[in-house]
Amino acid sequence: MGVARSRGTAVKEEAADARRNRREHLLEAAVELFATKGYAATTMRDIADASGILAGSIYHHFASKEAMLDEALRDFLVRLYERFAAAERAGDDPRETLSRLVRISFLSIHESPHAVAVYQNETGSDVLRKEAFAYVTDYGNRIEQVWLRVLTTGQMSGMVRPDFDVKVGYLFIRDAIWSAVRWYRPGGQMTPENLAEQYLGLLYKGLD
Amino acid sequence: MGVARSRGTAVKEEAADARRNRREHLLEAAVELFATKGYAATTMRDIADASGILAGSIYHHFASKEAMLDEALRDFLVRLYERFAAAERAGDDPRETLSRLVRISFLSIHESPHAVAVYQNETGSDVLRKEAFAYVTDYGNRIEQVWLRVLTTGQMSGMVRPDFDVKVGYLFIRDAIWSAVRWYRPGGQMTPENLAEQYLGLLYKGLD
Amino acid sequence: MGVARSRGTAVKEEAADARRNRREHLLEAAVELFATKGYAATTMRDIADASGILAGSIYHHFASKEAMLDEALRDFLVRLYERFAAAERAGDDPRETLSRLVRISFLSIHESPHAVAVYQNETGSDVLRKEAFAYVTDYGNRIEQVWLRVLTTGQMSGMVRPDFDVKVGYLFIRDAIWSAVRWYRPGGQMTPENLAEQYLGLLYKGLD
Amino acid sequence: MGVARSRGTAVKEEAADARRNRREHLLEAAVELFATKGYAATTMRDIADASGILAGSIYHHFASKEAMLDEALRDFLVRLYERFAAAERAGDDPRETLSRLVRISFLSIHESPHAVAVYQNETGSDVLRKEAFAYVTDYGNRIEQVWLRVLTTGQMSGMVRPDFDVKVGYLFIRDAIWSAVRWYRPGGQMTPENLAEQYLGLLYKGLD
DNA sequence: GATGAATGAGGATTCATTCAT
DNA sequence: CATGAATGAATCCTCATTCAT
Repeated sequence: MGVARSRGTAVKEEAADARRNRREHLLEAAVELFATKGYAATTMRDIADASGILAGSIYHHFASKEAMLDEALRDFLVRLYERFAAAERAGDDPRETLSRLVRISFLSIHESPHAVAVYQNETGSDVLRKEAFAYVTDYGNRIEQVWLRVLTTGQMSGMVRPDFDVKVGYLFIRDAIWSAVRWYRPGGQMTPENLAEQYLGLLYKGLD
Repeated sequence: MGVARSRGTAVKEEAADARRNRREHLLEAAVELFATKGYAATTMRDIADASGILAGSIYHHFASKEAMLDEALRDFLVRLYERFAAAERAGDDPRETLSRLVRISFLSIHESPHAVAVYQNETGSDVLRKEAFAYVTDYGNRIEQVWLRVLTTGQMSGMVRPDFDVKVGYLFIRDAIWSAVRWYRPGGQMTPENLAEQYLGLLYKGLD
Repeated sequence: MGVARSRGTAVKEEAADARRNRREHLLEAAVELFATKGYAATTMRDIADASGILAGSIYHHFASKEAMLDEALRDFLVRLYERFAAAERAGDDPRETLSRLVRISFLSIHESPHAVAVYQNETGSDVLRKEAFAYVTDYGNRIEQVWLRVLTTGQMSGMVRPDFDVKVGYLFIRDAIWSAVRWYRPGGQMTPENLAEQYLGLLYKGLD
Repeated sequence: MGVARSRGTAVKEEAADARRNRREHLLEAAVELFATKGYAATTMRDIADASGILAGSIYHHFASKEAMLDEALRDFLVRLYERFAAAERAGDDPRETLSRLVRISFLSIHESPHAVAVYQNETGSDVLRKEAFAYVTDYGNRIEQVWLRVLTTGQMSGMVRPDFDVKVGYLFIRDAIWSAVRWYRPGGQMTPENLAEQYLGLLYKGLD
């Protein structure tokens, strides 16, 4: 600061930036394609074409197609879990916590629609059954535990009616929320906050 | 019973059965694999292995991999739409009709889990975008119209609260129901009727 | 003769006729397809479809696809060679003999256009290079010898100008004649006799 | 000569050459095989074997087997038609023009025997009936028109006898010339000029 | 004699990946 | 770092042929 950086350093940083950008661009292109066409149906050439380089050159930035999937999923899941854990730690009453989980979920869809779609669509596919992707199921389970704890606590404290089946109810809730990635379009009229309010309305008040 | 069939007749019927069975078995194996691994990721060899014949032999029964997908989806969609149309024609009050749609849906998941999963997972995939599969979108739209009509009528007749957003609400409902195919296991403790009641409870009463 | 044949015999003969007919029909269908689509591109199913039976059933009449080709080519070549040999034996003056060869050729095209086309098109193909088809080249050579003898004799007797290159000239003549199979349509306005006259005119008088 | 090129330049040019050569070599190998065995009977493996690479690698240079056929035929037909059109434009007397057409034809056989053979043999085959190859028939027709115009003009100007049937005569001439590709061997004793003279002799003077 | 199911050997094409330049 | 050529395994599909019924 205040001191002029040598030209060499600037050049090097620009280069580093370019490299980082290329990498990021590649990963974004890949995830978007994975989300749109499916992981297996996306070819390295698809990714390369979308990024203006040749397929072989991708291997200078990523070890394999799998590595791209891994990086995208891991980033997304880690971030999501951290937000869920923070919401739970905040320790408000269960109803408030539940609302937060819903809002976090729709916000994640808004921020990372492609990663969410890939996670949704590839669950159960051949790739994710590989040992290297065990962490995906792992994070999925941890996130599920948060939901179940909140719902159970809510039921014990009387905020949720006793005849509500927590385990099955959770699945209905989870699926309704995450499936929104299939039709929600960031930048459209709906904000993620709107969506969350709509869904919470359905959840608390029902249809009538 | 009591009347002995001639041996020749019995043999012929067995042969006809075997033929029918082989075809059906092949189709069932295919759809299950399509549902589990995805259509594109399923190879003719996978299907053949699951049926104890060689991959090339499948082509005696089906013209192509696509033809197998077509037959499975068409059967499923036609049956589903007919049930929906019948429910709507029955003309009960909207709330009762809505309940029927929910019950029909869970029953369909129970009866044809694999077809439902394929329909869910492949929507938007390359295969279904082909002209030959235009009817899939078509039936999808017709089914969507039934839901929207019932919800709208319900809202006009005061059975659904006025601040319920029909279009978005429909999507939440649809996704929650059909996504159950991912975790519902026919033959487990849950019956499709149970499931429908659980979901209708959530829908009408909300959480509390 | 004069004695009524028993019913059983008549039935047997009808059956024998049916069998012969089926065989002949199959062979005709096969040769037409070989001529039109090429031997390799013609499938047993093509032949079966054209004959109203199933592909597997052909093997009750012919040992293999190759056997069908063999029978068709052999019949044709034997007949053609016999006619050529007879024309040469007739021993007229070379010019008359040459005219006969030309007429025989166009007549053969008229009678067996498909066999001619197959012979033309498959010469040099993989099938005909097999040992089993050595006789094809053989007959081809014998037929060539007839042409060359007639032309040489004609040149020695002064009926053909001395600067005519017999070997090359023969090839031009042969090709012009047999290639007519590609555009000549039996049953059209042109008779094989017309064609022969047209070509002989070109051959003896030239263009002017 | 005398000016040393830098090593780098030389290396680059060699590389460019290698690339061009590989593609050209592949196409040449392909066309030769198409001519010899027939398009359908030629496998990508045949082509690859003849070029010392694996079958899959061909797809780096050509989009498909069909694309190879297309490139070879198009190049040949365009060049041939241009030469014919130029000969006609030259506007000499019909006899001279006719002689030129004959010489151009034998020269084309000499230069591109394989392309000529493919054009001859595949006319009427399944591949060439595809929409993508409509231009082949197109060029064929244009070339035919040139021949017919020249012959008709020649007949009107009295250089061709009045009883010569132009339409049929053209077919005899065309077939005699182009069929030569089956037996003419470039590099043998016969030059294309010889061949043209021989054929023109037969055409103008006849046999005697 | 015909049927229809099955075989097994290809054939064109695709694609993740490697590597010399 | 990027290129582009090459690999080799895998995929869908075709087809001559066999054989039990």
